[in-house]
Amino acid sequence: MIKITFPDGSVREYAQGTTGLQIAESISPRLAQEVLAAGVNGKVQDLNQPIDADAEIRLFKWDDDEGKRTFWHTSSHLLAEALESLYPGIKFGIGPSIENGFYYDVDAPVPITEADLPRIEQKMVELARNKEPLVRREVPKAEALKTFTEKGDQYKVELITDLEDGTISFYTNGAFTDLCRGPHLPNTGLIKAIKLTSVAGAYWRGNEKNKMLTRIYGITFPKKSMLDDYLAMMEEAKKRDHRKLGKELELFTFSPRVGQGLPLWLPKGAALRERLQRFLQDVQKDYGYQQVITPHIGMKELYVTSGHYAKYGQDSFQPIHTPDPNEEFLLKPMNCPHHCEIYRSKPRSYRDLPLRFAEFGTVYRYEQSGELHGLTRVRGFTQDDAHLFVRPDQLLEEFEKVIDIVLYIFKTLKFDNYTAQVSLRDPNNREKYIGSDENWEKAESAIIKAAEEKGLKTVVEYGEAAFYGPKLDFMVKDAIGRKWQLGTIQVDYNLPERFDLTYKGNDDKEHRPIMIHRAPFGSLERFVAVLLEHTGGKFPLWLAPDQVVVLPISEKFNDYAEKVSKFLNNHDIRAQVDDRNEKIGRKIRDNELKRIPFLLIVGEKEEAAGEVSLRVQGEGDKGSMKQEAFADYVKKLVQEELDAAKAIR
RNA sequence: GCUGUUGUAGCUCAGUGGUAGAGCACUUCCUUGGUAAGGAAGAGGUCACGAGUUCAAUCCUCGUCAACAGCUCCA
Repeated sequence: MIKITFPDGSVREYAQGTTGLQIAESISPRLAQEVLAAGVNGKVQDLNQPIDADAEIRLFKWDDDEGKRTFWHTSSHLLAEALESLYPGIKFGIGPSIENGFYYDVDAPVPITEADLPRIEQKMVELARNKEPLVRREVPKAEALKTFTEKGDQYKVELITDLEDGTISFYTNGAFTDLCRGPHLPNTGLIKAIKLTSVAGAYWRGNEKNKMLTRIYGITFPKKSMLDDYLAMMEEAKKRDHRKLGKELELFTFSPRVGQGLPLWLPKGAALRERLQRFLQDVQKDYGYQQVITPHIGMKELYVTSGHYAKYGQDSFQPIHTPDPNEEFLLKPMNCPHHCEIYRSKPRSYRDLPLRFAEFGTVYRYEQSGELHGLTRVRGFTQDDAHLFVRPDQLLEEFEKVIDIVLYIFKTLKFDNYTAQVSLRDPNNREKYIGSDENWEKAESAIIKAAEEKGLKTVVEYGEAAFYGPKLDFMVKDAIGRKWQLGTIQVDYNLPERFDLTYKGNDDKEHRPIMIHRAPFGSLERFVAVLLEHTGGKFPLWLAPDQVVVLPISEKFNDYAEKVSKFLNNHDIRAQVDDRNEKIGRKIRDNELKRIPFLLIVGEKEEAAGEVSLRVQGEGDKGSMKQEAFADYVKKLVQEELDAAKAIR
């Protein structure tokens, strides 16, 4: 007998060689139906793999990530089985589970397109109905190599070559056998709903020098209704795409004549952006920041000094030449070198620090054309940048105050679903970075300590640091689950050295300040994009481009509507009149679709009483009130929105 | 940047080897209407751009540009 310990601490005895599935059966038939994989001493394994010694066990269901991953991994094998039966001679790369579903990379004898997906899907459904068991077999390396060499599948042969002998296992479902570590579902019959979503090209092993394979994406569920919900959610997400909303709400546009990745802000978008800027500027003023302004270009030497030129010069924008052949400028790809020169503009004392220079600085970066994406990835964008020059004894406090600003912004705009990521160097590739190990270690520990003291839940990512220093990045997800970096805070010991920045200490000696780079929004472009997807275009009242539209019932009341609108504008409320020759139902519909927070309907009754009839976006008719009362109501709401996060400050 | 898909009116999209259509938006007229689309008429396109094949190209071929998806990348 062996002792099995459950997550709640209880212990039961089972015969040696009992499987996870048998344990589930011993608890309840329902659990046995729902369980997908077993966690044995922290390792996920097949349900029908025997357990030979005392162990801690967890049983994973669909709601557990481990359960989903197992489910989708097995689904990728089911896809492969279907592909092999439909396309004899097809070769397989890898087929993992991903965040939402799975894919398989294949080298097909004939091109596979989206049009082929229904047929493949159909085959998968057929095969799943057979409830084929997934059979695990451990094989010696030599045999594994032989199997796939004979099959002519060079990708698998390449994978096996890199594996250690003694660790290789095969899984078989139906007629299909794959090299695989597992774990897998006991049988394919658990897969009830299947949707192949797309095909795309992907390089073998992610290297663009390798052959492009066809990647087939899909997602599966244990219940048909779950697939329907998922597809409905994806539809919903598409409606929130910031590129679509930006067009509909007339916020921004692009023109090929201006150039790829260079957004043009339309009046409503520009107004929105300005309001965001003013909001942040006000916060920063409270925190002792000083606004500075620097030019859009700088001498090449500036970037040679900063180290950016050596690192990015070739891939960056081409130099700008002037009539003087000895002059060479670059469009500025970041603001830090300019701010370093501001620091250098006069001698600094320890009493002057910390210095906090802020600038909405527009920068230009030559992103590869395939990387451009709406407003989230562009070639010209404006950072809400600031550089803090601090003494070592001020570093932690200043860093934490920056975290406060970021959290204040997130709270005010209701971004509750962010991840704080500590971005460190890639330990295997240190040449990518500049500066001494000592400085890096100091910077890293400062970030980790500040994040801890602020109680942030963080994840650590190696290889994500900037080349001059580690970062604390704030990531949020967009409508379709893509992750974007918004705010970033970086500790930098290196640029102060390169620019030879100093301050006079109280010991009458020169000391080196430490730089903090920070951008709570990241960039205004990306921030607006994420805000759009986050809100679905329903901006908080204080940000909405138009807060109120007054709708006269007929042209007879246009004058009264105009009066109301003027009154509101005099009270700093952004109001307009919809005086089109349309019926009231039509005006309501159009302005609702434009996501106007408040509609005021005015006709005979309202004019006579000096009132307005209020309609709240998405909520309908709210009855009538005096215009003064409405103005007070709006002002109060705006103030509440802005005060919501004050506690953090 | 790579691979694939796409590009027709301001927007969303049909369509054809013989130089084009719908709905919405726009203009004008009728209507003056009470809480999510009132009616009629009209105007609007070098069918992304360039070259080739053809008697003839928006349609076929090639190239360029751009958008989209994925990969790779992101100071």
